[in-house]
Amino acid sequence: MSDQYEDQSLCPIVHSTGLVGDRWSILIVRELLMGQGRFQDLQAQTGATSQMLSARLKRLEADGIVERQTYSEKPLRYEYRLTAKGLHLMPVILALRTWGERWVKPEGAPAAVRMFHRVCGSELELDGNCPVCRRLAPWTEMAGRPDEAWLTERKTRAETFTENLKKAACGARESDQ
Amino acid sequence: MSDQYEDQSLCPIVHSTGLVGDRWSILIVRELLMGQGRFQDLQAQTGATSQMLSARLKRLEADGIVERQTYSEKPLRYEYRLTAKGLHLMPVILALRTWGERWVKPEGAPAAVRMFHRVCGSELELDGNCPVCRRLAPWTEMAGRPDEAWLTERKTRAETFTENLKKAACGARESDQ
DNA sequence: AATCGTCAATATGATTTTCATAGTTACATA
DNA sequence: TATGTAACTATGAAAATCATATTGACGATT
Repeated sequence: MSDQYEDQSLCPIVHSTGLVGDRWSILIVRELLMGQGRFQDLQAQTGATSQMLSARLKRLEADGIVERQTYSEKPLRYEYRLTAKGLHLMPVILALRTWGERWVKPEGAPAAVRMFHRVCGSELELDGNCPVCRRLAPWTEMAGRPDEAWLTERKTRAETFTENLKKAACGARESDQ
Repeated sequence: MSDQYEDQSLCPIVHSTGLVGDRWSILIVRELLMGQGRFQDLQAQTGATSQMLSARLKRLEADGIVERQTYSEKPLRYEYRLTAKGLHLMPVILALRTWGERWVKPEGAPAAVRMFHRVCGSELELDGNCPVCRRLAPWTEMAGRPDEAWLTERKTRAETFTENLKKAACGARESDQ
């Protein structure tokens, strides 16, 4: 599919998938929505290689979906954040969540995140329906609370990742000699 | 990312993107939701090569998202349809539509599809809100009406595709001699 | 009874993308 | 001085995708 074709099509799906139509971009957006914006966190939680992550972040930045911000001047360190355009991908992530929980995840597994209706405090159904307000809650009124099991999974993944980094560094030093 | 990792993660996004986390799969689902189920239509409207399309359809079928049905015994011909699991990807497509229309498509371009609220007949806002019922319409209550301009685009694409097929066939015959 | 057209694919070899693994830079800390 | 940390970049191998051509079963046309 040529760029021309993509730019000129009236189909919004063509345009959307042109920017976020791949696994890594979506997982990066998920992670940024979770509040994790540092390179290593993104790498650990998405499972992308550093060069894949670097390439995707550059593209997402060029497309105005994320922005890079300095969080430390010395040493110079950056983190990534969603722009307004990126934040508005939340409904896409939520739709993938709903489908994944219902149609893909093994039965009986707990939901990774429980969603609540901020205006009334009650827990939302998987499709976003509020049983108290008796209507679909807009995503701007939702608040998520991650399940303990999922937090544990994430913590484990982060630890495993840094351990592997250390091992690799050790190996490098040994072979230096 | 290993299969093990994917199967065992609690994150529904990981599971979803494992099945439909690529451009072609999403465009195929879009096309099937439009009611186009034949191989050549899918190829023409998505722009995928025939072998890419073939590979993706096989995977989508293996994952229970589409099913292949015979629509002609002789000559033997097949078409593809969404299963219930596949139909429930509609909210994902709708979310990509909303985002694409608002954040990606050039300003002023008409929406490819206008959405209506089946229970009251009024046109929905881009985010799915019904101005008459004053609530978000669930996707099961929505009906889409493609814009003329988009239908034209699609028709043109289909014609161009079959023309190219004919040209290729001519070339083959000439070189046969 | 040849030839042509249709549809759902396959085959092939080149090109591009992604991967695993390792290394770099610039600073902080022990 | 050695060690650690964060955000990358480099390289060559492996895998995915591409453009292009071709197949096989049948029906319709000349």
